[in-house]
Amino acid sequence: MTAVEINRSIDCATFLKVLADQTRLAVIRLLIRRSLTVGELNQSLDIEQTLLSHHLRVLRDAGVVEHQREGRSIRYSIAAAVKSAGRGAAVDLGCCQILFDEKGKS
Amino acid sequence: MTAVEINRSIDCATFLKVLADQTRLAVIRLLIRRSLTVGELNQSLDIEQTLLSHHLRVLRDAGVVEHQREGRSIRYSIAAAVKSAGRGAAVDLGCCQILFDEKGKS
DNA sequence: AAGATACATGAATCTATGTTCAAGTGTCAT
DNA sequence: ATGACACTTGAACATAGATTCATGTATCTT
Repeated sequence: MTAVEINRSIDCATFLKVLADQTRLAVIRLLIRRSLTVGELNQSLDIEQTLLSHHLRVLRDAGVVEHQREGRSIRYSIAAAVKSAGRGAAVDLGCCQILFDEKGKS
Repeated sequence: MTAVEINRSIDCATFLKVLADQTRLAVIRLLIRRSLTVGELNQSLDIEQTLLSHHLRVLRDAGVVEHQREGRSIRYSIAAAVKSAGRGAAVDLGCCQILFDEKGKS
């Protein structure tokens, strides 16, 4: 019911562009810890809801996150295909893996 | 004689933006294997030399690559600070590490 | 079924980034 | 010192991306 696979039609540079944004990086860092609804994300991020929504769309289109409706809310999580096998905070984009530092700064 | 340290003043998203470009990614992948002059890079990449130069500047400013003059040529290499401790093709940006797939595709 | 809640979408704007073109700088050979 | 070679720089332009605003859709409550 939600795109579950990495979008293989986009190249690595395009993939990195998806991550190369403060808001989207923050979203990913939050979701790596646990799945969250848009409202919860919104609280943590202090940006306009509509802007967050646009960013979530970018992440969705790339296949980096999954979403599922939960009552009125929509819950987002890191896409299974992207969850890194390795320990720690990481995502596997297919073209490359990105390991984030513990206790994400900036 | 050349910037040797990662530019710590830029955040992780900005750092990723530096990598999120086809040309710059290609440069990095080439340089991970061995240092190359601009001319050598240019041959491998099939883009206008002046454009390559602009991209190299972006990589330099971020501290991702180093350069040194060698006669008429200028030789570029992955910055020491960025060379990943881990085995394989990888760069360590400080905020995160990026492991590239073997035999880099796209 | 009407209103409130929780999000998504589309168009418009603004800003950042990639690309090109026209110089400019440093090095080597003569 | 002059010209060729190997690059860099700056300005102009074009495009892509982020942000805002106004509107639309799905779910729940009553």
